[in-house]
Amino acid sequence: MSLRHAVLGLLAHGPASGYDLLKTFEGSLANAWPATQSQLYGELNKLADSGYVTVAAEGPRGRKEYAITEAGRAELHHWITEVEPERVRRSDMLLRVFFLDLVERREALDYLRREAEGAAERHAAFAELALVVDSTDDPLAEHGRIALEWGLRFTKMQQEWAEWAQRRLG
Amino acid sequence: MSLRHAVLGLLAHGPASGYDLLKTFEGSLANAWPATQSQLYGELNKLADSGYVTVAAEGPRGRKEYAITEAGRAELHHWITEVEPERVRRSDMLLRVFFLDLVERREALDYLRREAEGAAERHAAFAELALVVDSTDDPLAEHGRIALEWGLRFTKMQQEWAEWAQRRLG
DNA sequence: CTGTACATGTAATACGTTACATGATTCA
DNA sequence: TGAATCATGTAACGTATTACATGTACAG
Repeated sequence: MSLRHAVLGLLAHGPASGYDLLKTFEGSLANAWPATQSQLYGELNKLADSGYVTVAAEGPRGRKEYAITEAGRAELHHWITEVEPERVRRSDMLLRVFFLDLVERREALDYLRREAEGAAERHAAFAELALVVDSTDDPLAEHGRIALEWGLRFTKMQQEWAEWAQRRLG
Repeated sequence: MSLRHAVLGLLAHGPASGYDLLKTFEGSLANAWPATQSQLYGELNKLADSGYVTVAAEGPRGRKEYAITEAGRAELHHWITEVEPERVRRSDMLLRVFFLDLVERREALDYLRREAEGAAERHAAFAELALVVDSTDDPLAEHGRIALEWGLRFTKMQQEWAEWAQRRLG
C-alpha cells in the first residue's frame, strides 16, 4: 500500500507526470521504495480513479501532468502521522546466515567477508553523497539528509557486524 | 525466490512436515524471512515437483514428512555461496522521513520519537533472547546467535539514528 | 532525416496475504 | 463428548517484475 503514498508524497511537492516521477523513483527514493515504470503508471491511474490526484494539465506526446487533491493530502497526512510503519522485513542476506553451518567454514567466512566489503563500498558511496548534500544549504534537502544518515549508519553497522561475525567464526 | 531456500535450509537439518516448518517460520526465522501457512504448503508441493525434496514418510492425520534430496542440497549450497543477496529493500518507515516536511514539526518529532521508542523495545527483547542463547553452550545455536547480533545492532542503530534525527530537527 | 529522449500503456508471471474449507487425533 | 491441536489444501485479491508494444517531439 505504500507506493501510492510515495507518489502522493512526491506530488505534494508539486505537479508532475509519470515520467517525471519515474526519475525520482530511480534516484534518491530508490533507497526507500523502488518502483518500476509499469507500476507507476498503473498506480497513477488508480489514484486518479480514487480522487487522490487529478490530471491538471496535458502536454505534448500524451504527457499528463498530475496534481494532488485535498483528499490526497488528507490521506497522505493520515499515513505519515497515524499509520504504524511495517516492521516485517525480509532479508535473504540474514537468511543465509542461519544456514552457514551447512557450508565449509572457508565458504562461510568468504560470505561474511563479501558482506563486509559490500557494506563498506555502499557506505563510501553514501558518504560521498553526504559531502555534496552538506555543502549545499538547501533547506528542502533536510529530510533527504536524515534519510541519508540512516543509510550511512546502516551500512556502517552492517560492515562492523560482518567483521565481528568473521572474528567469532574464525 | 528465497522461500524455497529457507525451506531447503530447514530440511537440510532433518526431515519435517509442513506443520513442523511452520512453527520455525513463526519463531526465529520470522525475523529473516516470514512466511504464511498457505505459502509454505504450496512451496513444499512445488519443491517436491522439482525434485528438491521428497515425501519420506506419511503419518497420522495426513501428515507428510519431507526430506531434502541431493539435488536440493546442491541447489541450497549454490544459493548460499554463489547467489548475490538482494540489496533492494523497501522501508515505509524511511519513506515517511522523506515526506516529514509535509507535516507539522511537532508531528515529525513525534514520529521520530515513536521510532526511537519502538527500536529500544525491540532491542530489549533481542537482548533478553541473547542472554538465554549465550547461557546455553549449544554449538548449533552459533549461527542463530550471529543473526541475533545483527538484530541487536540494527535496533540499536535505529534508536540512535532516530534520536539524532530528533535533535537535528528540533 | 535520424537517433535519442520523452511518454504512456498492457500482458504474463510470480509472490504474498487473508480467508475459507475440511478433517483427524488427542486429552481432559 | 467437546475443545485444542495437528494437519493440509484452495481461492481471491493485491502487489511486483519483466517484457512487450506503441507513438511523439526535438536536436543535431
